[in-house]
Amino acid sequence: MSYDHRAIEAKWQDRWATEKVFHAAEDGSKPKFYNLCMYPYPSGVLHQGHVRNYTFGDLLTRYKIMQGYNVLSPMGWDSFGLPAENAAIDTGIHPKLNTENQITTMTRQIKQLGAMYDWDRELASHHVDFYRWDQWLFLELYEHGLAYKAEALVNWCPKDQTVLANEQVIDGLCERDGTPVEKKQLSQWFFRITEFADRLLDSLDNLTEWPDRVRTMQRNWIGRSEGVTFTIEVERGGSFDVFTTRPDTTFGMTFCVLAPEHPLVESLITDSETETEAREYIVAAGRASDIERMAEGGKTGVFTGSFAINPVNGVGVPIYIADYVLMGYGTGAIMAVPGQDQRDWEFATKYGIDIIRTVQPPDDWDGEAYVGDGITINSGFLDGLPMEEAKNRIVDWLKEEEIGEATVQYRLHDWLISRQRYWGCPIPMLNCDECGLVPVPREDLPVLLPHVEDYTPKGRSPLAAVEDFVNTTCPNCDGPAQRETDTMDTFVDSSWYFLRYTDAHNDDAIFDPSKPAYWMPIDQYIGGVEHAVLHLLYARFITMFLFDIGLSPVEEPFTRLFTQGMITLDGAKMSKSAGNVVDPLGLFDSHGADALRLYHLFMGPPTDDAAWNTNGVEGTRRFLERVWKLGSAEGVFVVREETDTDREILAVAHRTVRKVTEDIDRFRFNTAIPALMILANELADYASDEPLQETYDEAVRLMLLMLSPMAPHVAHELWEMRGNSEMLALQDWPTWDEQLVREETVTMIVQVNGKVRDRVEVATDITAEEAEEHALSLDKIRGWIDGHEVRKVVVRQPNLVNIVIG
RNA sequence: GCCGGAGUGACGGAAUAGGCAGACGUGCAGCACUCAAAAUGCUGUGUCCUCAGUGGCGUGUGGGUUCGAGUCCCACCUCCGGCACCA
Repeated sequence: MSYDHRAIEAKWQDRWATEKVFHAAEDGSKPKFYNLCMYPYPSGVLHQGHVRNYTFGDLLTRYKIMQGYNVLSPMGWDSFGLPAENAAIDTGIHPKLNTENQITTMTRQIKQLGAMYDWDRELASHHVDFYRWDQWLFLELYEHGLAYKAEALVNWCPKDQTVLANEQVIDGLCERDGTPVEKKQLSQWFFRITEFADRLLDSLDNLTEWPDRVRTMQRNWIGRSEGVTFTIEVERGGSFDVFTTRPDTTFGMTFCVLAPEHPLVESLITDSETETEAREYIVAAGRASDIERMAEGGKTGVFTGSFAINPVNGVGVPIYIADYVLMGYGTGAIMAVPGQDQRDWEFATKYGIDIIRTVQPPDDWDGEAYVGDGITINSGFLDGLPMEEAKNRIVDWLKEEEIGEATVQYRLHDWLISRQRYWGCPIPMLNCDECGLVPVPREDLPVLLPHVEDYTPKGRSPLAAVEDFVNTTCPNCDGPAQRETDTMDTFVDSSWYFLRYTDAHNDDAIFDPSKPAYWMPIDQYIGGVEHAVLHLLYARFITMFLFDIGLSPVEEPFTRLFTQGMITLDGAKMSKSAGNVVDPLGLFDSHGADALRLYHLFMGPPTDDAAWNTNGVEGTRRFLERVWKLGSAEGVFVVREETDTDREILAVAHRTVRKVTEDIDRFRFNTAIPALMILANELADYASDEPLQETYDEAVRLMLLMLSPMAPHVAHELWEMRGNSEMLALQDWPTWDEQLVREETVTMIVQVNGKVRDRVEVATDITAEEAEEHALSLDKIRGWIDGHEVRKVVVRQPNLVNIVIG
């Protein structure tokens, strides 16, 4: 290898850091650009996903600086969370020590990539000067009625004796040991994100620079559904509410279903002939995992022994308990209309319940439930109406009768933020024997996470065992009180950390609003698509809240979102658990960070998953060797008049500038690299045949400027070697000369009946008449058309002429 | 099941306001340099017709629109991702 990547990379990483090239400060004289990669969990090992992410981010940081923007590109650590605690349980290393060691390691590794950040703004969510503002934020939410405590079913691993976060439950099993997860009722803290459901949904329309896929996923996650809620009386007394989006089918209700957890169930089954069976069913349903509930064998349920009265026609219908109705959605009870609902159809056929069609299916309908639009039948005063009109009519009727009204349901639930875990931010609340729930006064913040030595799961937060922590006095009455021992979901940290970067060391406030007023919104946010819903939705919610209380200047934090694809190897996601990891550190050593960066840019569309092939890194290294040779060689130059060849190589360089600029702006790095490769190849050809020094130097200059954000170490070294005293990173991004870029001639293809039969160089400004005449005069073409009738000639000058013959 | 996205050489992938399919890279083969190897450079590399050519075929499958389709339309197949009994 002709250049020593280890020496060059170390040299320039040091120069960039000591000269603070990437230090960001507010500056009204330049347009700002806030460029952010999602902050990582400090696993201690840099993997290819990080490399890809930070390569894209760093490219953009360097590119935007060269374009004259004042760029903020910070880095920090999502350093609270379960892996550290799990590691502590397994290895006995304290989470704090473990985490800080891993941050040290990863910081070094990120610096080895040559990715540059304003490290002065570094933050870590496990630092008290960060998480105290989590607590402050919690209190703000609490005081605005957006944080509340309620009973909820949580995931419980009976083996580990611990609560699991949703993301730790994989297909109904505990991710740690594969134990089937159970549901347990516990008192939990929530953030009232549902209050923002409509805003979060409507505002998605404005996020035009987000991938449609992510917006669609958020829309589905919020799951807004318009319908009707109405009350159904029970024959033996009592009533329950149901939600439906198809009130037009109410005449087709032939049974009702309550979720097993529905509060009315107890009174319905008491003393009924199916009481024993029903009780057994309820117990079994409570124990069953989600997968078991959905398992094959179809829907299950049990008759309560009670009947409900259909309000539209007074008909009594049986009430069932079935676990296909979820307590967590709508009212936990439904009117079942098997004629128009496939789930109800399946249940009805299994239990021999009547089916009444209330929408006329098409003549050729041979399916089961018909869910499409059609004329209403068997429905009294609704007969003959199409679906929408029937809906409107019945809603009016339900309102007149005062038994129902139009309502909206969401699939989005309030955000459960309690974690019965140690390694997180303590929730700043107290339980006073006299006063009940009491928030910790702001002046008493932070509530410090105490040092704990024993994480052995005992079915409650490890903090509950720390008596010094738990026992305190009530700020209201000075009586004895106990601290909340749950910690917060780490998604709380990540829902506002990007605002903290704008004022990372503020000890008096979460941040001074003037700082985000300058930097926000984030112009470009880059990360994995796995965060499409949770993190990106929570961050939007919290930013909206901070906007409402006057702290954030924007409602939407992320103007432009880019989601990168995964790295795969042998068809599987590259991951430690899949055992197919190609360690980037080894490649830094063997091929250099620049070659690895270029490979990540080159390997495929940034949005797509990309299949790893180490030979590809060989390829980009070879390209850099060629660049090195072009940049460092003592050329054999001649003195002569400028010719077309000289002008052409400059034209190629300028066209490359145009192509690379456009490609970077569209995040098409995988086509920008080939353009540079072609330039290097052409330049090598040019150099081998009596080049002019001035022309050659100019082409190399442009090439190095373009490589600066992509392969910064090699580009900087060559730039310096070529006698430039000012650092490459601080140069202006090159522009192209329109005059030079313009092509004088172009290859015109000539087709006969749509097949290419000849190609010919023509002037770019050739007229249609000239093009046609020229095409028809070509020898090859005449051979094809002689003896045939020319029926038509299609001319798209200067690119193509198509001659249609009979 | 529903909603997205994608099917192009041995491989990663280029090419869409419809106009040269396979850029660039990898791999492979041959040649040069070398005692030899590595490195480097050059040449070739979709496929069929034994060689050639003004040749045939070719972008998941089958149709269609068009002078012209990888690109647009219809039907289908396969793969990937998301949601998953949400009433």
